[in-house]
Amino acid sequence: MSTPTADNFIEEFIVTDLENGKHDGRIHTRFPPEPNGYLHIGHAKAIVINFEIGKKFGGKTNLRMDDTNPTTEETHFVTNIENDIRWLGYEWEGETLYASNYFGELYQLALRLIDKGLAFVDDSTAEEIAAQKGDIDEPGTNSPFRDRTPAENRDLFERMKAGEFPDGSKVLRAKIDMAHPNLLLRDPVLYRIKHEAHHRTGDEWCIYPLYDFAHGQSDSIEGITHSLCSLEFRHHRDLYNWLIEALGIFPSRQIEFARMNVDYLITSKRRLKKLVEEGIVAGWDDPRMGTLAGMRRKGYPPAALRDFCLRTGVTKRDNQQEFGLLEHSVREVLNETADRYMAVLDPVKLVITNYPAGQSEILTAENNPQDESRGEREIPFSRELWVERSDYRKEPQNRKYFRMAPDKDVRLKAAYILHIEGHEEDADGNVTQINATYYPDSRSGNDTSGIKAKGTLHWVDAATAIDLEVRQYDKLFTDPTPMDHEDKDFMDFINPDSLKIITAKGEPALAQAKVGDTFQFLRMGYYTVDPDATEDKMVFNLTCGLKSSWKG
RNA sequence: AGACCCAUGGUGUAAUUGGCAACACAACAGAUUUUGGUUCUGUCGUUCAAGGUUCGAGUCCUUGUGGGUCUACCA
Repeated sequence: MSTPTADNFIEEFIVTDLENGKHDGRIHTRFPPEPNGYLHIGHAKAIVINFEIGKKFGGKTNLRMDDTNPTTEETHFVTNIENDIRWLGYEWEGETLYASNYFGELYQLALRLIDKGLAFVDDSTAEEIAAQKGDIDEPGTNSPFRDRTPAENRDLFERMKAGEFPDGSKVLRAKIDMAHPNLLLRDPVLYRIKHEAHHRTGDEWCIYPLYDFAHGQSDSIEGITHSLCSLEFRHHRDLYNWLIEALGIFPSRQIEFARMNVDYLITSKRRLKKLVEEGIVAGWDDPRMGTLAGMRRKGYPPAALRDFCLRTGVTKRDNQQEFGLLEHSVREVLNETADRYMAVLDPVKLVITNYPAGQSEILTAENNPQDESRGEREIPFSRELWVERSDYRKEPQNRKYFRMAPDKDVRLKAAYILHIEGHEEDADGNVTQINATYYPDSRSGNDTSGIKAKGTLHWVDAATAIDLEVRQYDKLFTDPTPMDHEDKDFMDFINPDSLKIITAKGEPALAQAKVGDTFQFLRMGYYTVDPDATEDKMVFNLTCGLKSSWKG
């Protein structure tokens, strides 16, 4: 089998490694979230990169919870993360792994470092350590505890583990170089004391490794060949490699790529949390949120998200993806998969004056013009219908206008051609009813009328229509990059009209829809059944509108 | 300001590693269409700057400029 061709700079590294026979041609990646929050679109990118590379090069991909901070981590986040990844369409190698699985091994590695004289126990306070760090253009100063002997350090560290010291009283630090240009290498803290229960190890430990003494070591323990992370970890790589060298452990290779930013979506956990806590959104799974749970609830198909992440590429450049590309991916999938139904979002009554009262008939309509195998469905039709208010104009219009107006001919989808006569209105000039006549010989499928109607409109039979609660979601912010304003807070850009709840009229077959089903409401957009739907009340969320080339 | 990273159309990503700057999205125009959807066709427009190396530079070198990251007992 020949090596696949590289599609980006990370894959180029991998291809080179493969060609050189590194790690016997083994490729192993991992997705390492901290279980302290919900996954969002940025995580989706990292998931796609890691899993797709694993797949493409015949490798494996682990799921590892980076759970080294007991203060912030909870088990229910783990379950959530697992669900989101599976929903996105990926299955990891074996069991879910945890950095906390390795606390014992990590402790032994720390001892090894101490014995080699490369780590020391420091009694300095956090403030003192910060002061010792120096500055970007000023070298740091050595800790007064830096020269303790390995024996003394080992004793102290063992007693830290035994719980002899209170939180904050001591830390374990690597002994590197307090004048190093990379601040991370100025004797970084490796272990801290936290008398706190961990979501998995309980009270077994009172010392916990920091990221830099857990992540890379976990990579090594798992035999991860390529440890892919975002650009902000670039400076950590020097420490990552220093520790591999010092410890003599499996040399995983860290490669950094640029995070993906998407217009109108924020990925900052703190800010997402604020939106939830201040009631700006209904929860972490609100369809307006950039969380995977939110996008799922909004009706975005996982295939669309994967496609989006793939087509935005992998580079080291700061990037800002247009929201339109995300929606393009969503529409591309839904156009093929979503059945078409009719629903009238802003209904106004239309009466066919020459259609006999009390008469009705059953018409058939294709479910999906892109896919004949989706079959047809039946739609009731009678004298009184609901049509879209915005499809009617009170004054006669020119030929560039295809919809309803006095004296216009329009086609009702899957039904007849109508001749619009006029309307009735209330004292305020609001249209209360549209009157029309129909051409009995213009029925869809056997139209012998010879009449050409340019416009085809959606409609619902009034007698059999069901009410639908429709949640019309719009962008949460009025600015594509609400965080990028130095003089303003992102909260200043909250869109006050990001959700409008309306009652629409839908064709009766819609009553059978199940949570998560996504449809195209003909001419209006894609809509998905919300979990709030009940037997008595259907609830639909707007997934994404349709493109429109009409400038009306 | 020290160190590190980055710079190609409106957006994002390519360019056989020094050889005609391409693709997607967006926008615009037209054709098709029982969704003003889909599909099809066309148009639009780019190598941050200045030097240098070279027959030839988006690619290599130098110097600028612009943007990003780093000074948590978070990850």
